Amino acid sequence: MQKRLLNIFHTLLESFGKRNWWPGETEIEIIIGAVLTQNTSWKNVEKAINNLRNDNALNIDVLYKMDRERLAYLIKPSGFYNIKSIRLMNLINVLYDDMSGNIDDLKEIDMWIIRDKLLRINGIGRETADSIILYALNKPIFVIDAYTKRFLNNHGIHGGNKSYDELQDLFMKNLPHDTYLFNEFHALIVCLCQRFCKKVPLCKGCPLERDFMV
DNA sequence: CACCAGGCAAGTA
DNA sequence: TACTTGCATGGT
Repeated sequence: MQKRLLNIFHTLLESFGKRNWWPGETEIEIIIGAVLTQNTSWKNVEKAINNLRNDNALNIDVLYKMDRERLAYLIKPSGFYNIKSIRLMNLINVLYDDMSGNIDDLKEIDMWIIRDKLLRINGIGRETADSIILYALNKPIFVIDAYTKRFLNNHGIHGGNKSYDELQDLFMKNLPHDTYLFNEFHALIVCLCQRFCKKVPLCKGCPLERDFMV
């Protein structure tokens, strides 16, 4: 399994090149994007983030003081804006009150401790927490999402009824814990699914064609 | 028109 | 534990 996963990774990297994830310049921008992209296409999330940027609101101190209604208005293009404004506020409040809004302090803490802390926040589930840890804090945790499940299922790597944590274990027990590897691998899986793994297991031109014969 | 998009929480059985 | 529903805009 270790070899197979690494083979897949290298094949995808050669086919698609580096993905340069996460799209976002600052840590807080990545964190906000992780919440806004819940069940939402990234294109709509970009519009919402641009609204925040134009309002000079990609900043924990500014967001902390902002009215929830104002935040909801700004993130409207990303959909679910009422519930997402609450979720963002819950997250910002924890970041601000618990650690003075200093992301660098957060990076000093063990990632599993951070994960538990994030998961206790109403509105932050496993995928969102792990995306924040990997892409904003640059710590080696593997993100599982709908694409990853489809990819694993299409390639017969898992049975189909596994939990999030079990699928995460599959990657983390069979790959070196390397932030760059986990970052790039997940981004490449998303890229693969968006281009080839729609519904049928194998589409024309899929770079993993040979993987099926193993 | 229908359906999907880088989820999550709350409710039900 | 496993399944359903609400949340809601924008693209195809």
